[in-house]
Amino acid sequence: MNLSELAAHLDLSVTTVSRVLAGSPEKYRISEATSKRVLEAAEKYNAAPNPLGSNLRKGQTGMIGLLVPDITNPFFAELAREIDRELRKLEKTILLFDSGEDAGLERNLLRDMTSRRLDGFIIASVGINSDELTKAATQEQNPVVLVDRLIPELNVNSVSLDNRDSGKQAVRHLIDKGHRKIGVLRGDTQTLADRERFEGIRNEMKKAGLSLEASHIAGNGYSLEAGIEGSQSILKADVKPTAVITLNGQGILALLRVAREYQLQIPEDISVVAFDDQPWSPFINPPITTIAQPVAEIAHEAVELLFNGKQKHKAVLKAEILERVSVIEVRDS
Amino acid sequence: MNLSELAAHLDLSVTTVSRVLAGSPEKYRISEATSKRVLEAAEKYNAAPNPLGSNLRKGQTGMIGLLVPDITNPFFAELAREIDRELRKLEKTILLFDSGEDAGLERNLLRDMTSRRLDGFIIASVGINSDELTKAATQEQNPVVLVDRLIPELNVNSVSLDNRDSGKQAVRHLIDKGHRKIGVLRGDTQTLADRERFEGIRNEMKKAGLSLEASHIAGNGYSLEAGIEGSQSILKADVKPTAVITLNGQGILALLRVAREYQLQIPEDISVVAFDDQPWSPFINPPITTIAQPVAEIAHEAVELLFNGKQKHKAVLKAEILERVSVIEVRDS
DNA sequence: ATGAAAGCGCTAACAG
DNA sequence: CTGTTAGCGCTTTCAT
Repeated sequence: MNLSELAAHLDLSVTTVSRVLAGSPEKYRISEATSKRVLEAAEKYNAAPNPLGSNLRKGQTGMIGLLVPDITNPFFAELAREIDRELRKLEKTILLFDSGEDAGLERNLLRDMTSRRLDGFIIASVGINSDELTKAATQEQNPVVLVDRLIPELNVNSVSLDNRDSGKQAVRHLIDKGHRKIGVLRGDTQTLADRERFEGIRNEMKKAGLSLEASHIAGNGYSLEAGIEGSQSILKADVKPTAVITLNGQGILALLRVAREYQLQIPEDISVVAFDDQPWSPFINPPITTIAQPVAEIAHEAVELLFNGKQKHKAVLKAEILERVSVIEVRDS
Repeated sequence: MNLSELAAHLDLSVTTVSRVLAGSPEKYRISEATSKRVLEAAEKYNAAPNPLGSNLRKGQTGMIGLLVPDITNPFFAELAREIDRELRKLEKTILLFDSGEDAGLERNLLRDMTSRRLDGFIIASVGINSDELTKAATQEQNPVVLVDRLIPELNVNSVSLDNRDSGKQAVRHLIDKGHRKIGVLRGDTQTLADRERFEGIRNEMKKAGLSLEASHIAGNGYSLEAGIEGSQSILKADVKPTAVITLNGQGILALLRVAREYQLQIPEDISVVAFDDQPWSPFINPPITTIAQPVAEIAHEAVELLFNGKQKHKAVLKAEILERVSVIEVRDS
């Protein structure tokens, strides 16, 4: 039952009913008596304001659009959950868009998403710029926050990881354990995150007087196939690295499979540090040392920025290394 | 820019503009000329119908509510992605609600979800009935499909796994490999899915003249802690089973950890069949034999049922066993 | 303390 | 082939 029907039943105006149900009866000095009458009748007839009406009237929807490259990627699933929790506090809900790491689909979704009148957008793009993305990000209409996969040219509010530092943490750990020949399995090299992580690694190695062999660098793309190919090329290099850093979630899976195929034991034959902690990282054999993103914090910052945001604020958070047993100490290599 | 502004610019009626932009100009015999004029101007001024208006007018939103117990669970993440794909074809979008396996939160979300005027609901509840769930499921207002976690008392459209059969498949495989002492790590025993899987297992064992030792059955709840406790009690039974079936996603993680703790090798010391195939199942060491749900099919059926649904149809799909190397052949046990 | 009226932006029925 | 009119259900302004 809608408000006007309820109002008719009670012989009141829609206005009054609306005011009571909006939860601000005293603001309009509605009498205790009517207020109570309305509330009880609403309960009895299961009546509530139809949000379609108020959405139109208020020009708000109580929804924000969340675009992710792959909800199946635990990082984004967790991000979605945390954002959802933050939004609940504001009585808002997530409208979900999953591009499946497909830049073409992403453009369509972006168009669809921006055409609905949502209260804001949180965008983790595939990481490659497009007209649609630029448009979505720079229109003043709705607040936008870019997350995780940033675009250098797009100067808008964003939350991301200090990727350089996290790359540094990964190598630092390996160097401390005596590794000198370190391989890197990259993800999509077009992506800022990947490039920054890689740079962080390279710089730190250089500082330590080490060099990154060309044959120890591989991988291009987020797909599993790309990861497998990359892992193979690294693990069959003439001079094998003693440790490998994988720069994205699929990477570690691929490396695990190829290591098995080549009968290489982790960590005895090859040490591993993997980017993005996953729910299973601590449980498998051996438990994997990972670089974990502060997902809850990212979600919190994103929502915060979206609604209370200063202009052009770029939050940059630190990753944390979770030491488990996939890295072994090594002497003279 | 909205339609009436655009109409004013073009000196046309909103109606005409609306008809052109709705994509059915010939249906109303709009002239080529005006049609073109409208389209071009719309492009130029970046004008499009405001969905808030049409939502109200049409009483439709182009959104369906998806409630899941945990978007972080790969099964539900994949389900969400597949549902999203199906919905795209219908130009609809997912409004996401994540209860975090929390029955209390679920009730709130259910209330929130049903109060918005969505085009339908796909509900994977925590698996325990509540007033809110019953109400949401039985109101004629919007189409509803229950998925995965069914409620026996709720006689509504649903899509689920043939859980009994899938339990049977799991034991059958183990029995065929010579196992006679089989353990079961259960999830939430209040849940229909868990009970059915368990029954399927027990029946098949009985048929084979085997019995299920009380000390080989454990676990209660979807949490990791519950899984660990359960795994411990099974793996330190006086007479250890030679194989264990885990009935839910967390279960295998817990079992893996405890096996490692107890220095039990998989599959040499203990064979494992795990419910719910996960992205990492084939990649870890050893690759795990799993019972996989046909997620894409579930999503397809759910959306199909939601919009073209016959009344009271309960789709039941078969699981598939994915043989990998976590089960070893065993002689006289 | 309450109500009347206007209007958010759209689409569908009816009219020509 | 196009336009006029009405109304979806709500909230807000103004009035009393």
